[in-house]
Amino acid sequence: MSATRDGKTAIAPRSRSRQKILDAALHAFSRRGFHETRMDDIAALAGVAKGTLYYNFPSKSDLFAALVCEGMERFIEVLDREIVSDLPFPEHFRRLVGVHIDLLLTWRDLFVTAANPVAHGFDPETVERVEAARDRYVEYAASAIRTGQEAGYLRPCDPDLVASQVLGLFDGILRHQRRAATPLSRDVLASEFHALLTQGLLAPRPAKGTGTGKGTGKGAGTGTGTGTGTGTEIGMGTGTGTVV
Amino acid sequence: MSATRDGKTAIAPRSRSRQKILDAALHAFSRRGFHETRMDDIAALAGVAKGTLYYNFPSKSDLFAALVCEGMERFIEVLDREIVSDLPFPEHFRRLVGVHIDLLLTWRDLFVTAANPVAHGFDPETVERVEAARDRYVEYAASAIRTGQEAGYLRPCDPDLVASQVLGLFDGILRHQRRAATPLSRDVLASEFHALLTQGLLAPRPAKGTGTGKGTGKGAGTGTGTGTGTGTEIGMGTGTGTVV
Amino acid sequence: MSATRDGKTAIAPRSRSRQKILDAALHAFSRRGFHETRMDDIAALAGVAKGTLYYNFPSKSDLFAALVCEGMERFIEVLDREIVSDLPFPEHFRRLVGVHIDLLLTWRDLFVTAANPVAHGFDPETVERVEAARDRYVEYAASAIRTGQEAGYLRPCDPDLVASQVLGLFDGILRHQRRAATPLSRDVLASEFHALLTQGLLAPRPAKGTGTGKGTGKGAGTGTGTGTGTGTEIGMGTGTGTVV
Amino acid sequence: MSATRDGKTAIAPRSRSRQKILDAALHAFSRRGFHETRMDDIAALAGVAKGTLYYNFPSKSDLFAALVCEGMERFIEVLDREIVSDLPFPEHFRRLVGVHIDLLLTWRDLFVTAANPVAHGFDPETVERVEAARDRYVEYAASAIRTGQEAGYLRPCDPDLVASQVLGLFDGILRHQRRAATPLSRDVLASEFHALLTQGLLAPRPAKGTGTGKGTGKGAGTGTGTGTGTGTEIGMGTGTGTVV
DNA sequence: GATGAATGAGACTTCATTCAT
DNA sequence: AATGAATGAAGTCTCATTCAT
Repeated sequence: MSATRDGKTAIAPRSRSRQKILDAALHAFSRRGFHETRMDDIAALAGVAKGTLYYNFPSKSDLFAALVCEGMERFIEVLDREIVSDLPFPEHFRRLVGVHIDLLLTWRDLFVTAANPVAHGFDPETVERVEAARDRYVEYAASAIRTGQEAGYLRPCDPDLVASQVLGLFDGILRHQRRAATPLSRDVLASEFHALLTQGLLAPRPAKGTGTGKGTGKGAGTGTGTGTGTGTEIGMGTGTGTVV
Repeated sequence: MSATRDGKTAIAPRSRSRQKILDAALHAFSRRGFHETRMDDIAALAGVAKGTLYYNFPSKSDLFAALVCEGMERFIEVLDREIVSDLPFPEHFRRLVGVHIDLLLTWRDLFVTAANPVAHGFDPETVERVEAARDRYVEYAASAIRTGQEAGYLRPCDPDLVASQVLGLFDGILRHQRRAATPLSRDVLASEFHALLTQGLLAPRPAKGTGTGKGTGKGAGTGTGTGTGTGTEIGMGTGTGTVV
Repeated sequence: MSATRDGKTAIAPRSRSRQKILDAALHAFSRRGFHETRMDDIAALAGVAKGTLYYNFPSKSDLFAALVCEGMERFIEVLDREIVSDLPFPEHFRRLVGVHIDLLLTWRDLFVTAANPVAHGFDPETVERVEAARDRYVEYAASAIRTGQEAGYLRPCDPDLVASQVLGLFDGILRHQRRAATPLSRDVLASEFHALLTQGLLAPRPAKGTGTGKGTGKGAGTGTGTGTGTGTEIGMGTGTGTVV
Repeated sequence: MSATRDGKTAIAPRSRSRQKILDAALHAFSRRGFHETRMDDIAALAGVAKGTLYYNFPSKSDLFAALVCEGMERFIEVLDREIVSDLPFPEHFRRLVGVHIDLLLTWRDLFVTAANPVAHGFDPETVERVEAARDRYVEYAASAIRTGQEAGYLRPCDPDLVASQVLGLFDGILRHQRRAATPLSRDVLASEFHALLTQGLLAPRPAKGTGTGKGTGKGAGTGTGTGTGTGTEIGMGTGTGTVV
């Protein structure tokens, strides 16, 4: 950010090292985890001496936390940019899901890295910083859910819980890609994710119908009508139309 | 294995220690994570000498892996027992969700402990063993999903992906309980979880219709059936606007 | 040693275990050395429980020392038996060499095991016991050398040094057998050993003489006798040129 | 590697530590053996922190192996320098023996340390490295023996076996010095060693002589004439009267 | 006479961090 | 701004030894 004699804002050499280190750290942490990654590994990967790590970051934990926080920052920035649209809600929602999958696949290292910090054996301060970064997303998502609810697009639910669950879904998706014999394509992931969020898992009601009388029965009869009866019949306890 | 005077087979002394250690280890690992937990801590907690740990388990990693594997084993056993019912599907599914939430809360330590082994920085072998334990659940769940699909209760989807996602949802739920100012009750968790799996997130189409005066039932009927084609026809952009 | 009802001296069961342990220990120690051999290894090899080792020997060091001492005891007993002969000295000496090679090959494990105890990192007491066992052989050999000198068969030399050197030669021979691509046969070993002890390494002086026409005999005769003064007058630099 | 103002290449600081460690390790290992020597001891003796040991050597075994290998390297270098002479063979041989004794006494720690690695209980890899170092000497010596044979100075024998035996003789000599009530002087050791290698152990033929006429008889008569009869009568087969 | 689960002192080793250059 | 040799606290693991059975 320092001004040079030619008037341009030069990327400070410090920043060079700093960025090289962050990149190397992300790569290393996401592959081997925090504890299995050595400062030597990161230094070697970044092509700098070990001392340079400490010149740029006060400690390994700080490097990790900085990585996650800055990463999440940028993640949300991109999300903010991508999210703007004046499509009608259904298209908008579908697009939103697609953007998430794209970002998820792009930043998978970050998500892998930031997942489940409690269990990593960090010092409490670092745990808190990393959790706070995840919280940023959760809050961001919860807020979007609230907006969607207010606009009548989303059904009533606990926005914070659902946002946490969505984060969990991300982990689940990445896990599947990691473990599956044949990872799924971006498009399949997006459509599966979309389907889960819009319909849940149940099949539309079979033709022979458990339904009452006409209305609903008919809708289901055509093999569709996702929205309609679903919640009603199998709802958690009350089994009435007011699902949540 | 020695017979006691009352004719029962005595629990070998070894088993005593072994179980005490596993209990202590679960407690310790789930609270402080693998790396922050010292073998001394576990020994002290189990009330045995440090050497006894190594008499029963070859290494810290092995203890951890044994813990997760045996835990998952028992988790699935319980699941197997609880899952049997001759309720009609909707009730059965509801019960299943409830059983999962109960088990999840009961075994939360195990889930926290086993989540995301890569990120914990285990050695590759241990990562594999822990992942394999999680795979057991994924396979179990995927198989259940397939059965549900064949019976026509569940819509078409990629069972393995969905099973992984469900595992992610568990993590998300536990995370919420950990982070939220006010953790939710078991019943609320269960009903939220159930709702998500059965309805997704969208609000049922508002009564006032999406435009045509003809009413919900019909609207759904003509709604081109999200459920039906999910796995096949839907590219991210191909879906029709009316779906959501 | 306990008398049984049939009047025979039964080999006490204790001795059974004891001997099995000693055999196993010799095998193990000679192959892996003292420190790399675990009490578990010995117990497994002997087919007894670990506690049985301690029932028979107070400690690992004691087991080792007992092994070496009893082994050397028996070695010398055999030597004593084999050594008696009324052959003329040259044949006797040749036979002696052969017997040594045979015993060496038979008891190689013992020699490997007992070699160089200082460097093994024993407690001083054990070092002393093992060294004392080797000393037994050195003294035995030195005494034989003295007898040979008194009888005029062996040249003057420091019997103790030479006996130590002979022990070293044993080590050297075993080392060669261990390392060489093609170990030598017992007979070649014996004849090489014999040649070294009787002739040293030098080639017989070539027939064409050392120069003077007067003949070899005289040259040797005037040669101031290496043999004679060896132990006494010879500083390294004082020897006259003609000796070798 | 940095150039200093006087134009010499400065000794890298690393080398300083490294050499200090090697010196300390030689001292410690040779006195207490490998297993009884603690890394702490070496660090303290070298005046560096324990971590510095591991900064310079990957493990205790490696430090040991490096010590032996580099030591043997230097040993042979010195031998190479010292060995050059244009003396006639007899003097040359005598000098060679003397140089060996000197080096042996100078480097006794190294020899004690490297002796019989099997018996020390090293891991197989380290055993191999140490044995390989000893092999270096054996090969060196065997090659010298071959040259001596080709030049007609040394009698036929198996050069590799003899070289191994010579190494064994070194061990024997050092052992004697360690155990004897009164260690022998350097000169006595040298002359005894020389005598063994040139004459073997047998006394020159007694006066009543197998000898021919005057010459030899006379020589032997004066208590000298080493060479004469020795080989003939007891030689393994080939020996002629003129031993050397 | 024999067992083997349990012990615990102490070893080797790791690796984040420092600091003189 | 960068380096890399040096550090040392702290952890995992080993293994001879014990003792109740």
